[in-house]
Amino acid sequence: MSQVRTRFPPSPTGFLHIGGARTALFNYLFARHHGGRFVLRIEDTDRERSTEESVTAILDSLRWLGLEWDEGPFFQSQRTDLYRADAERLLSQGKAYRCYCSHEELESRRQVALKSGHKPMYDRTCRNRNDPPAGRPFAVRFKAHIDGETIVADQVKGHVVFDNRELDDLIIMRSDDTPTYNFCVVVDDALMEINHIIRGDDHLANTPKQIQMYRALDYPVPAFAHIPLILGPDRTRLSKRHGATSVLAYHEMGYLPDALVNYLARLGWAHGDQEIFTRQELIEKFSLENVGKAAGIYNAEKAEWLNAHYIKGMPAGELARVVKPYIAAKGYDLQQSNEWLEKMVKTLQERAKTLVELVEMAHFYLSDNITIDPNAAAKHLKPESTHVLRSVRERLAAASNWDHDGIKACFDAATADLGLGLGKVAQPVRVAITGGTVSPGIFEILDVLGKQRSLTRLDHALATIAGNGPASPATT
RNA sequence: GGUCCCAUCGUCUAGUGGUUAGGACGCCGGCCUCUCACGUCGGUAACAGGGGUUCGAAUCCCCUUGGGACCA
Repeated sequence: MSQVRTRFPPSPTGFLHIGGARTALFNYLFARHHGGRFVLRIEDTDRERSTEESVTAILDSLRWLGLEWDEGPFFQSQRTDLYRADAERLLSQGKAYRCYCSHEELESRRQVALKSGHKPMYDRTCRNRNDPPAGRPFAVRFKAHIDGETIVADQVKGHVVFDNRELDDLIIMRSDDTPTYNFCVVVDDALMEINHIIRGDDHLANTPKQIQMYRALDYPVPAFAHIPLILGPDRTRLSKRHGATSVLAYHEMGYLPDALVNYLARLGWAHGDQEIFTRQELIEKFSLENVGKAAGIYNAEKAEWLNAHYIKGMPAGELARVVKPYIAAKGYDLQQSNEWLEKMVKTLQERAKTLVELVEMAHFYLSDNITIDPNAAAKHLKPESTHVLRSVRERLAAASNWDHDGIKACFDAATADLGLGLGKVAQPVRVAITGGTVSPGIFEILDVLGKQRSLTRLDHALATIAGNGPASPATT
């Protein structure tokens, strides 16, 4: 059997969205699984709507997701000669014909057909005409079969039968000599020797026409697999209306590519009960047989859960590295050492669902400009808290070992002394240190923050309680 | 409107004639606990409806309903 070749053909009229990414992923996985090639082709024939920025955004998205292509990107706009040549070939073999009907004529006939309750198909006026009007512009139409049926042997949907009477003689070259979409795909896929076409099922209805063109052009017909679309929560095709749908938006929101890939793979495909897949497992286990037939709805909570899962499982050093740009994006100074960042990230990684959230939670580490939440202060920084904070402060100031255990020892001594549970002592300290009631473990945060900054914040809180206000950030 | 596709918990899904219909997210509750998370244990919740076929249908067939896509 010849080598498997798949392709992903986005049109650069916008960013790569979730649905496109999943189509790309399935093509990529299928090719890799079979040791084949994955081809990237940019369908930029629509010069009006295609932009350079979109091309860049799409390539960036694909790279970010780790969906490396083996060939391309090829650009349709550079291949018009190929389409013309094949159109010419069909014409010369009598498999296509020149159509001289004008837009106006077509439109009025369509209206008539519609009114009389007929289908608005082309009436084939020019199909057999032997009096070609000289000097009139013409389009080239494909001569489709008039009767019989065309069967799409789809690897996901099964055998889908189309009555050829439903199929139109569609235009393959417009009167301005530009090729049409359905013709370009066929010529490109054939010439690029794509033998497995995996695409959204919005293309299923065009497939019989394409199959007829393959045959007319004497090209081998590839295998087709039409995967169901991804829908928004309102069950319509996913679009901008449904919030973040661009791949790059997920990047910005702090998603990990592995998480998104894992989520997308499981949307419409399953391997028993397994939910978590490494990339290698995906490649090993992916098969079209296990792709579902029903459209799926994008579930943001689950994607987020997976993201959290991958954040938790990531080596702290690597996490520190990938989170850096997000820290910078928030405007924090990034002068701390990688070791310190790693230590910091370690305390946050099982709490954050996204990298952006992680940075938000890291505020009290990254900045000394913390504001004490009034509610937290009212509850935990009361005059009665003073002796608690003092007791802890004294011991911390005297601590010789500033690490988790050394800090814990200080708290142990303080709680014993005060006759209080750790909870009663930790909360005031937490509020003093972080400004809020929620944070990683108290010993860890003090450890990461360091002795100097910790004591300063305790003094600051003490001063606030005493009524001296938070005006002067004391320097210890 | 025509053609085509689809239908298991709210969502993603397992299931391919015989299961107490399983897992995951979410949600609810217990445990863990210095807060919050994490983790862990348990709970909530589905075969769209109606006909067949069969000893037996979530599973096969038909119809209805609902959703989606394409063409205009």
